[in-house]
Amino acid sequence: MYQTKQKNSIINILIDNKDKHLNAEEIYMILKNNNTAVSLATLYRCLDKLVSENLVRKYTSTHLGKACYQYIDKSCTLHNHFHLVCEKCQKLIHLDCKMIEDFIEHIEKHHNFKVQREKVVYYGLCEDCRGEV
Amino acid sequence: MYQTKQKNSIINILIDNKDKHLNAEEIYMILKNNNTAVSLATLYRCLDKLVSENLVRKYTSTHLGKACYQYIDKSCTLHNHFHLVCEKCQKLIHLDCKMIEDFIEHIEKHHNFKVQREKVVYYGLCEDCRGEV
DNA sequence: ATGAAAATGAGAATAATTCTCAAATTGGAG
DNA sequence: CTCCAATTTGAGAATTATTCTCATTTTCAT
Repeated sequence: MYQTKQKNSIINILIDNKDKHLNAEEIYMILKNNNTAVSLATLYRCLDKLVSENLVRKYTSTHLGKACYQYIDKSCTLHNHFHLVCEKCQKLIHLDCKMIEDFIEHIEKHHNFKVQREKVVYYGLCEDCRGEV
Repeated sequence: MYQTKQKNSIINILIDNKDKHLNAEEIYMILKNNNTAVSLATLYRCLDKLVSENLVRKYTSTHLGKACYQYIDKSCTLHNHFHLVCEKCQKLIHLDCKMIEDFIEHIEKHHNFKVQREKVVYYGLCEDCRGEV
């Protein structure tokens, strides 16, 4: 509610890293290196608030021990924009695909379940890691 | 590797609760009430092993603080079987739907990403909770 | 029956996150 | 600008799920 420099710093970092999944520790270190250090308590409090305001998305998976956060810019809120996460290299892949939206609409219509689109994440192996193993 | 009564008890509980997502604490309490108590260390160790043997699936989500476990019976490993989880009542819904498999195949073919099908879970609101709010 | 390998239990350790509370900051009202 | 109530912050303690340690027990092939 009140403007504070801590909050602004946190948001700015998330905006600068729109394409990445940053965890709390990484954000904490970036802030520190920027000479805009913020306490962990404040960082978590602020992230929670941003998430509840729908400005930031929070990810957790079985594999990642810690939660990751990402600024939601307009392109990410489009109906046909979703995410893939590589379980090997942890890369985040943005995917624009009309089929997904069709499919989600199918679940909603025919299986009577309202899907939270922002939480749709597919885990697996990306192009690069697929071959290696 | 070795058969033990602890392992058997744990598996049996998971099988008895195929339709549910149980977390470690719940399993622990059921074991206790069955007079087949197992230490938490053993419980977690055993669950991990079952997961790595692909007999049990582990779920984590942003909303659930703790991991949940579920026995994978054959019907769950079919290619067109997936899960929905209601964020309000935490209900687990099994979904057989050909469209999902088509869609996943599309991601694999056209977006070059190997999807881990067992990890596909859609979060949202179920039929019952949808109206309420 | 024996013994090496594996599993167990108790409790300590870890790690991410949340809580507590006193002190500092914010921004609207006067 | 000044004052003040409401909000936010920071430091460190607390919490919580899970993992680790290690001495003891169990398993099962021989």
